Amino acid sequence: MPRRSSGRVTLQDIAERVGVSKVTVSRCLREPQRVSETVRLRVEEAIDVLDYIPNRQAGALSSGRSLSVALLVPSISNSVFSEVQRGVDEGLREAGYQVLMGHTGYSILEEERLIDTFLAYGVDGFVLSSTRHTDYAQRLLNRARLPVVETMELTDNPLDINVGLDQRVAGRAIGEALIAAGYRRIGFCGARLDYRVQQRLAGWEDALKAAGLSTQRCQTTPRPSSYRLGGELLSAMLERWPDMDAVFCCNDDLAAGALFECQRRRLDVPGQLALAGFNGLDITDATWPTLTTVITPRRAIGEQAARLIVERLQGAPRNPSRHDMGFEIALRQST
Amino acid sequence: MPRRSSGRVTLQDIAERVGVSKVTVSRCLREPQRVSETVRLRVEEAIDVLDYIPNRQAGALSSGRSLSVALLVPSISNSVFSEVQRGVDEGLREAGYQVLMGHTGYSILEEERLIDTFLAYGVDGFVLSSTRHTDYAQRLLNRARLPVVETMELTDNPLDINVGLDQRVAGRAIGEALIAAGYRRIGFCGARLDYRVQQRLAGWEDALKAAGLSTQRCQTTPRPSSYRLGGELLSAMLERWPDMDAVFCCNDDLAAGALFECQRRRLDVPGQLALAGFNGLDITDATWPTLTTVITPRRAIGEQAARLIVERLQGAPRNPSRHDMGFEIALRQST
DNA sequence: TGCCGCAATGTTAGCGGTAACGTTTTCGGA
DNA sequence: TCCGAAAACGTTACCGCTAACATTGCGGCA
Repeated sequence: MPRRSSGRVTLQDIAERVGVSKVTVSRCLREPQRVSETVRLRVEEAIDVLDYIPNRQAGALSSGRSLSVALLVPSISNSVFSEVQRGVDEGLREAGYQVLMGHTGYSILEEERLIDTFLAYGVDGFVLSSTRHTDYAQRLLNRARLPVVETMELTDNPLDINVGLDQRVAGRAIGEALIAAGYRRIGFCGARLDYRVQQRLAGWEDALKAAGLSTQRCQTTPRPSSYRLGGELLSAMLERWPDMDAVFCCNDDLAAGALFECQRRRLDVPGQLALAGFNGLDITDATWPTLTTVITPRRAIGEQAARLIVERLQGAPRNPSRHDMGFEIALRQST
Repeated sequence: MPRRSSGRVTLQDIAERVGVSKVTVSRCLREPQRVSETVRLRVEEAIDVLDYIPNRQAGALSSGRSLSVALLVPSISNSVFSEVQRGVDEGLREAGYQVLMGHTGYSILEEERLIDTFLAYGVDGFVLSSTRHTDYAQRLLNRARLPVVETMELTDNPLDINVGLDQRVAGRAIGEALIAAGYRRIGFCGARLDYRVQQRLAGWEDALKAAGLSTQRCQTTPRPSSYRLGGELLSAMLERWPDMDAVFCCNDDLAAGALFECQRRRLDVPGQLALAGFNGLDITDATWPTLTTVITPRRAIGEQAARLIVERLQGAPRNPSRHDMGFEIALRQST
């Protein structure tokens, strides 16, 4: 019994209308210069009239290339990653690839699940937002032999390509900047202690220890970061360490929340307490006072990731590499 | 000449290892209860050992269903839509569908391009973030006969399913709330005048006109919304209309930016100027003073959209419908 | 014993494209 | 005029999976 066709317009329909074989129609789309102009024009007209939309699934199945790349980010509501995504998206789209996005909710198990899913969709490559994965995920990625970019942080053992910045060095740099500004009783507050936050914390400790300062003023929680949490953490810290003169918040959300809490308490920033954040989100440059922060090159990371993965997709050989995109300290009114 | 196989493990490999036909293996995955337990266990073991990952493209091509749904949002950096996405994602994943996300950059032309792209990917349905589309996009959607949910705003002529809230009524409600609170010289500031913002503006005018108040204090710009822009718009308004006693900002970003500008100018909020936003983002409940806003049920919209589209995917007949999800005015410290 | 019905599995024929190779047409130059 | 190569187009055989139908085997019952 013949299978009922989907009803969609196919290459065959175009071919019949024009009076050529479907291979010729296919060529018109993929290598138009190899088809005579007369035929090409008639095919284009037919495509237009019939509203033909190529079936990518069929194409991918046949050619083994789906022209799509998976981008996995921890969270979509966190604007840190939306800049990365923009860079990736733009770079890949230019090269003719479609980005398929997934979010892991900061869970490597969920990442594993998504890698599995997107492999089933036949993506041609992966852009990941971390260097830490489950063993099974690593095995899947290695077996698939696809280009993989791990972004955001740096690692000594990249799966393939690694583009990011040294979170620990950045944490240390902001710590040193606070010390240089004259602060001595510097606290750290962190939420959702993922690997990157832990690195920043380690960097902060490096800086304080190197200066002979105490690293005890450290308040952390596994809860997800938010403005309100920034206020809560700050309150807790002020209670435990009333003498604290500066706080490095592990990200800008917490820093902004802490700032709002200071305003609520009529605590002068930076007069009574200095605040610093991390990432350089828009809000840090909009509040009053503006917030000192570490500006991370998220857009550039995304663009670079796209560039490198496109190279690989176009045939460049696998060659593990690490790209340090650096960072920038923005000293603003809050310190 | 035989085509080189992709090297991936296929159903056939599993079948050979177990000693059954590949259809049986396929059935193990899709309708396990129709396969004997002995065979099923052996198949599952083989799948495990060989790290088999089904090829969804092939499955979709053969069955005509891809088990994926496209979700188009205007912007991924705007957290307004990330809540919607979360709702959609959760609901659809539960039902076994994968969400493919795209962002239109607030452009209906880009939306059209994405609809085309995702049709080529064979998605089984669409969730859109607007009720306004290009003619061609509408034609594509109608011809494809797929379930479509238009979200965020309401329309009298839904393409299929419509889930949202009445932006104009919400704009009017916040205007009325400001009037009820005693304000009389109320301004409006808006950025990126998309359809929804225009509706909110119209609602604001409705309220003011109904109360016999002037609607002249209206500052708008097509530029994209941001915290900084909120400050700039407020500055411009204060210059033009120094007597203004309240401002309804078309969204929370602008409202927060305006608040920061007030702090910079040492303008007391709400003493000298009242501020109201729109959407109910986290930040409105974190600033000092907290911001009055219209809380929109974005998560619920996403969940409802998912529920309805799943119904349709599972066979419910096409039946244009409109679902008003309402809104809530949150009167906070800024008014 | 023979027949029926159902559960378990197999066979066949695609889905809509594309790689690889084959055939025909065109055309310039010896 | 004829040859040969390149341009233009066609044929075939899949990619990996599934719908629809076909077959097999077994237990139960008259």
